[in-house]
Amino acid sequence: MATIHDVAQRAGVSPITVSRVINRSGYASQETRERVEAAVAELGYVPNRLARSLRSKRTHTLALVLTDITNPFFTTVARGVEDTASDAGYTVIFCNTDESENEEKKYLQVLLQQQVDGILLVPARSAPDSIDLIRKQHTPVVVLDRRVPSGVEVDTVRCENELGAYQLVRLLIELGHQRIAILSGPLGVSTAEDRLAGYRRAMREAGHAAEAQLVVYGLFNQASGAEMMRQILELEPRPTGIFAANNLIGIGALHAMQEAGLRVPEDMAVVSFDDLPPTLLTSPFFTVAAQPAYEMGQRATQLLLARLTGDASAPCQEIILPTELVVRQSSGQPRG
Amino acid sequence: MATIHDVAQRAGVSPITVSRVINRSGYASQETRERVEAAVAELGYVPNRLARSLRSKRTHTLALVLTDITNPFFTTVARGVEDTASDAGYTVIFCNTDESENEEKKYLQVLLQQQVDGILLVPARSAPDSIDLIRKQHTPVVVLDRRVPSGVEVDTVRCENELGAYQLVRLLIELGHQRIAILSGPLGVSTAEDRLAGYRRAMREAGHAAEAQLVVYGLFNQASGAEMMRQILELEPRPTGIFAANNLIGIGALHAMQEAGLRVPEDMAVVSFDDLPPTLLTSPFFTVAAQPAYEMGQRATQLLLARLTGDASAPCQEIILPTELVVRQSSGQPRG
DNA sequence: GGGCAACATCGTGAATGGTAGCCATGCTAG
DNA sequence: CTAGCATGGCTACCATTCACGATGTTGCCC
Repeated sequence: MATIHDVAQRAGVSPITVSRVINRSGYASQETRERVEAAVAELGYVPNRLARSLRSKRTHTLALVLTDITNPFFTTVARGVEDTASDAGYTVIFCNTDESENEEKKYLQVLLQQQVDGILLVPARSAPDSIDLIRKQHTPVVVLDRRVPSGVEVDTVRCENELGAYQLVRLLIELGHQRIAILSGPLGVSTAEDRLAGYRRAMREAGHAAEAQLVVYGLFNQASGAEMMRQILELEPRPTGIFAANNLIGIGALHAMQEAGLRVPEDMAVVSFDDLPPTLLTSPFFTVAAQPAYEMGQRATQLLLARLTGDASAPCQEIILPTELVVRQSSGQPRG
Repeated sequence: MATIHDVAQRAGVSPITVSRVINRSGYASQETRERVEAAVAELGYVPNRLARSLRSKRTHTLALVLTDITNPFFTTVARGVEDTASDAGYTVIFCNTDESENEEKKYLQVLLQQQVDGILLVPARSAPDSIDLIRKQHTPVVVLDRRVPSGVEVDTVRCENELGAYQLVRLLIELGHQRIAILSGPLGVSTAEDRLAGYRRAMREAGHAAEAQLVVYGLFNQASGAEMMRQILELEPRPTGIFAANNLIGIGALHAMQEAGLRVPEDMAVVSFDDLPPTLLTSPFFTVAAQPAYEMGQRATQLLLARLTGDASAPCQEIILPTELVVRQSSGQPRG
């Protein structure tokens, strides 16, 4: 492996001059530049970023720590992050925590050791601990998708979860449903909690009783969605409307209903948080509160890059993006 | 930022001893170990991997260069890679090339500068150039999903594309279809070429004429699938069977057919390469040749790790995994 | 034309944080 | 008494860039 010294020797200059030519920093005469470039080409020299970063204290690498990249919502977020970062000359490392605090800690440790310039975090649970860990290394961090406990000062990009959920449940109510169940995400995850709050507000405002058995908790995935739905199907009388707290839960619920021989929306109406990208669907079916996933990734990355290049001490921002109510078949027609 | 020297000073030992305690290499007495660990905790010391890697020439980082992470096939491959790499203590960097040779070169340059230990590559086009580039830095590489020109020696993991395509088209023929169109991927991409070859073999064996207009070329995405399908719908008489060369093309084709008021499979039968993960589908519909995506990621990573830890000079392997024919509604009933 | 500021061009030496290689010492066991 | 293990320090080195300085050149003013 050729080093900068080899190039310097071949070009008859000092290593620092080679460095200046490569990085276009400082001065270099036309002739020197050409000699250096020739030497680089002849030796097939590839600069060593480790050494460069060690000295310059900049790795030009960001990290995106999320719960599950196979969830299309996060896949889209990830594209938003990558495109934005890439344009600014940054590389991105992705990590899946599977909602485990432990995995999150482990990954953060590794990322900090790698000296990433900044971290985008979708916190699994106890965000404050993780933020502390990151802050101790003076690494900028932006929290994505989820809320942090009040009092914790950190840049955040997320959606109007409470309102989006409220609108979805409100829609079911306007269609004439009274017994509406929620298949919620895990307790302790802010998006799950906020969506539950939106559900409760809509139900309360409509004067519907708060039945504890209509609220089921599970994980943000398809298997759990099916499991929760099976539980709901045991109830007597059955609810007529279902609010799935995310896209995968919605799909799982649908599977469970198909198993039980129920038709949607004729037998039961379903609404769900998160849209699926049209590129993946044969025919869009779910009535949803769609989050601007790509934009979330974009905005969060912009915020992070601003911290890196600008003043690190500016007051923290909390960007809250709107969701869009998209009505399709799964919510059905008004009930008689 | 505390360095290993700070920890050493605090613990009253030399830096190398701290290093030994942290990496569990060499000897350290119980008492020394405890003093060091206490100092590490007190100072919140985080080892600098850049420095470590610079010296040890190992970054414990792999790179996965693929064309589009939003394609669920690649998302699943990526999970297979990440899980396997993570278990072995490696971090993975993902890069999207969007089928562009240029993007691929740019990313490879950066990755080599980062001194990644190994690269998993889904080559956009001219694999040999990229492989040369990587090999020049003595970095191990495994090619995933796609074939390289014969004569190029490199580890490969891919599927039986020709056979999978053959079986799909054969199925349509057995169902009584005679005019079958193929919505192919880009020329120059081996998976597209092999699937086209499978289509041709099935048609030839059945004695069906090789009509040039039944073969359309496009990109491996949904927009292109819809576009190709619109072209096919212009034909007189229309084909009765469609073979989509990948999942996204299939979805795009379906959209175009819905636009045109056609029903699948009643008006036209459709088969497609690549399955969509059941966690994403409300009701699986497509008849497909399913690739073991997760396993592909896994096997490729194992191969790469073997190169890293074992003999780098072992003969190259070519692992070819079978596809599975999954018959669902989209291919329809036998035609009268 | 002398003086001087400002810029252009490049090099020297040290520093970045950690570990490989080698060596020194003490202790135990045969 | 010596081999060999347990323990841990010293020195150099990894590849690059920062801080600073040296030298030459240009332009401008009086």
